[in-house]
Amino acid sequence: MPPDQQAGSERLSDPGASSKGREPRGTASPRNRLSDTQMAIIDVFSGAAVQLGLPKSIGQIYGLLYASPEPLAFREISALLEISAGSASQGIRLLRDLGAIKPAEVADNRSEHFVPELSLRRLLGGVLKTRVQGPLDSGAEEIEAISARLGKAGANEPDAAFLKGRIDSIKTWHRKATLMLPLLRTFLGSQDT
Amino acid sequence: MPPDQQAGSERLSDPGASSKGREPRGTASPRNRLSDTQMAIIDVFSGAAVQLGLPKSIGQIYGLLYASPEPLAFREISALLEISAGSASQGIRLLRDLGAIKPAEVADNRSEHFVPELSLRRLLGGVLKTRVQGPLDSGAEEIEAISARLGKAGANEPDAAFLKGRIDSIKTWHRKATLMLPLLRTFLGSQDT
DNA sequence: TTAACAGTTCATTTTATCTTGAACTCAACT
DNA sequence: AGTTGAGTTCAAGATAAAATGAACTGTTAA
Repeated sequence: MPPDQQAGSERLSDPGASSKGREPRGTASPRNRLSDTQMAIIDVFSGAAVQLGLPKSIGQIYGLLYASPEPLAFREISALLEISAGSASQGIRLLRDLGAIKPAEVADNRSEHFVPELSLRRLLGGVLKTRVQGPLDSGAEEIEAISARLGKAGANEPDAAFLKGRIDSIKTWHRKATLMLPLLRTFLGSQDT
Repeated sequence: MPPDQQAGSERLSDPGASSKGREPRGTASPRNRLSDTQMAIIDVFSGAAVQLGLPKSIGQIYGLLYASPEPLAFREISALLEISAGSASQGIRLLRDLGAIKPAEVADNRSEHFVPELSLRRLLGGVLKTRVQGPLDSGAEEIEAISARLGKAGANEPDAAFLKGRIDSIKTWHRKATLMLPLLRTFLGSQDT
């Protein structure tokens, strides 16, 4: 085992250090260094993303925008978080697709700037749709297929009756879960914020 | 292609094959081969587990028990799924901790047998607690810490006011999410099945 | 006491997933 | 046309997560 290897906990920070770095070239970005509070917030979102099964960088990007007083551009995101352009590009796209961030109007028309979606409903809505609704539906199809197959080829299935019962039970679950999602959205949407 | 993708397609099956193996030594196991329907059901749960961010083997084990007319023992689980004893052991423990499976009484008192938890509420309850409630609470602590730090050291934080607002917003989210969980459980619990 | 079994633990290996880096496209300037 | 900057794509490298395998801890029964 290589003695040199900083596993896991690689939080974003780097509070001290850096007497070397690339100094501001006066690129007119909002700021070129994150404050402690900002970094802490980013870490929170980063952790949340991982919990949701999303890549860490997704959380970082959202967190950065969330902790930023003004819209940020692709370039700034990549620079502030110190992630590659590739990651930034993919992350931003995913977040847009999820509806978690959106483009904002700014003076600089050369590059697109982004702001975070602040409504909890819309924020979670996207995640719920892709990570819950989708799988739920595709799962339902599989179940339906099994059910059908079990229905006709009843011959060579030893415990056909038992299995039919179980399949039905799954269908009930699915029904419940499906009903639950809209309910959830409603609840999340109450007094938006 | 969008966020979602087809988990490692390595489905469980293996319909033909295996002409080698250790033949039954008359160990009195319920059966030593899975039917197509059973394998299909196992695959469904396996996929669901992955979606929930749990190891695939977890889903397989639960699925197997779900598709089995009688309680199964450690040994049988490992054999039927063709997973190592280590995986089986860890998987079973995790499922027990989640409250998704439970020991059952059987004649054979040498080994413990298991049956699945069939109540959707109890089933999802465990998952929600560890995968949602837990992270939610620990996240709340982090936020609280940030909030406190921001409160006093207000001096060197450029956008203190703005960040305070954002932090408050997160707190609101957290409150909502916390309220939502019991609601969810209630809903899932209606007319148990 | 020993043999045989039931189950656990954990270092390794394997597999799946993220991130990077470098090549590329597309516009807008010059 | 030529250059510069914005952003995308994707193979390859780096990481993280899960499965394996083998050694280990009981426990029961001969």
